[in-house]
Amino acid sequence: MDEAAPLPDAPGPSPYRLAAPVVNAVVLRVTHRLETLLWRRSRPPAEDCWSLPGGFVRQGESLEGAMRRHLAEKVGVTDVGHLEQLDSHSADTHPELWLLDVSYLALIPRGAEPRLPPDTEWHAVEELPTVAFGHAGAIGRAHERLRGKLSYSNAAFALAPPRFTLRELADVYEAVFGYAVSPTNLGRVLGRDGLLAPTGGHRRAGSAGGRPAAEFAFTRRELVVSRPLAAFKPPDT
Amino acid sequence: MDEAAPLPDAPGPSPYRLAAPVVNAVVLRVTHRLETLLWRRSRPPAEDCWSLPGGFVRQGESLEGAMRRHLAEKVGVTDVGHLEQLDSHSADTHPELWLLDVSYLALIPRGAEPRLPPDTEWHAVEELPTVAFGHAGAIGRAHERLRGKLSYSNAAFALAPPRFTLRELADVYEAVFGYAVSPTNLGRVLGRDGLLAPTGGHRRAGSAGGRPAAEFAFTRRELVVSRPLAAFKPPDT
DNA sequence: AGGGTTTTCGCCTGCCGGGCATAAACTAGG
DNA sequence: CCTAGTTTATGCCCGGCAGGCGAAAACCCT
Repeated sequence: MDEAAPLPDAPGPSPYRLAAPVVNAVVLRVTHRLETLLWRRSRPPAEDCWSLPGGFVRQGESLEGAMRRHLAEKVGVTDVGHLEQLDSHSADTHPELWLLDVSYLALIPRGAEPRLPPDTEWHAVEELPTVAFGHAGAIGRAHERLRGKLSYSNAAFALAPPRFTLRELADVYEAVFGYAVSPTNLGRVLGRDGLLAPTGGHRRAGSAGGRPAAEFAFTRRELVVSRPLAAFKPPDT
Repeated sequence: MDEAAPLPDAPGPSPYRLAAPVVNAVVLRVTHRLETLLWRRSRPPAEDCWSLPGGFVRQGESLEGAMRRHLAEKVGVTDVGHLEQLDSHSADTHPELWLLDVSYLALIPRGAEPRLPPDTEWHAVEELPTVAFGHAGAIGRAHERLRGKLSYSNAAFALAPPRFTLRELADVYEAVFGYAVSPTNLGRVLGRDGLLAPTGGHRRAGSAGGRPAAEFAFTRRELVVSRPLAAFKPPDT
């Protein structure tokens, strides 16, 4: 990540042309549904179409640094719960400029309400408008990846608020998976792996009554995978 | 992957400099141990050091295409069981040439013996020589990733020969994990998920005798993840 | 005080990973 | 042919975990 790369044998004048590095992100958050951040283009190409937020990488800048800069400068997103590289691909669609596109997945915690500029909006992942540059495929892959991560890691820490009830956490899972998830089992599974712990606090009951819910929080705010290693575990355990 | 990327708002003369896209691969295979392919550099920089095989990307070429081309042209590797992108990073260590380095993980099936040029060699992952450009870190991350994939997918199809006994398959796992794996349980787990099936054939016993082992093969030769979805499964199942 | 609502706790069940003992199948040597 | 040794396959059993269900707890409103 912070290491040097190999230099070519004979860079010189080089028969190879150069590319402009570009980053862009599938930014996901959960409200009552799963939403992604789209940016309405006001200039050609693809004028008046939607696309993923992103932009050029400056020399001397790390790719992740460039991604965070664009999220902060262009769409006002500073509170990123988790940022992860998806894939890179070469895009030579424009004859004058060869682009090398590195895409990211960014997860925004609930409760962080970035002040969006007027040309960016949240859109439900299930009802996307027409998006340019084949970005719809990237959003689909990001959604699929998120589903996987939620089922074998504590990735939900990056989508949930800092403290939450089991019901609220289950709502996050339901928005991503698209079907009902039991708050009871969710708490048991995550708790057994030591990823989730009660804070001791309680919420006041809603206007309809009901027992006050206990407040929980994730024990770690970085990604921890717990499940897959169970398949063939080391002998000492 | 094959889609277009966003074009900048104002490419023009552009205050942004351009980078040379480079690909390189952590090529892994299993003999009696886990090995990776290294390339001895004969020219500066890092002369007489080892590094990962790879090279420049041509314009109009996909990243994966460039990776396969370099594996075939430079190190004679054409039989790649699985090829997957790891991560990309910007490397501006050289003042005259800004590199954008995309690294891959390549798995070579047992039995495929590429004809290596004299400047490339297999090295045990546990006893690496001095490698340049921080590539040692990339090899470590690739190894870690492979461990994860073996435990929740059929990724071993890309390391094992087309047909094999359970003992031989367990040897592959042991070389990657570093500890003993039971052939019996391995066959049961992979068989239950429908990833592994007996071919009906049998091997002749070795010179020391023993019951002839049944021959197995993977049912699919592309990556299938079976385990993680068990955590919170869809309601209809 | 009582009915309605939401959360929490406890019990039960079925499945799966995984260890172990036993049976099966073969080689080599006498 | 028979036996000892070696390797693989099969069946059984145990513990743990996901997950469903019902009962109890705790609260609101009337």
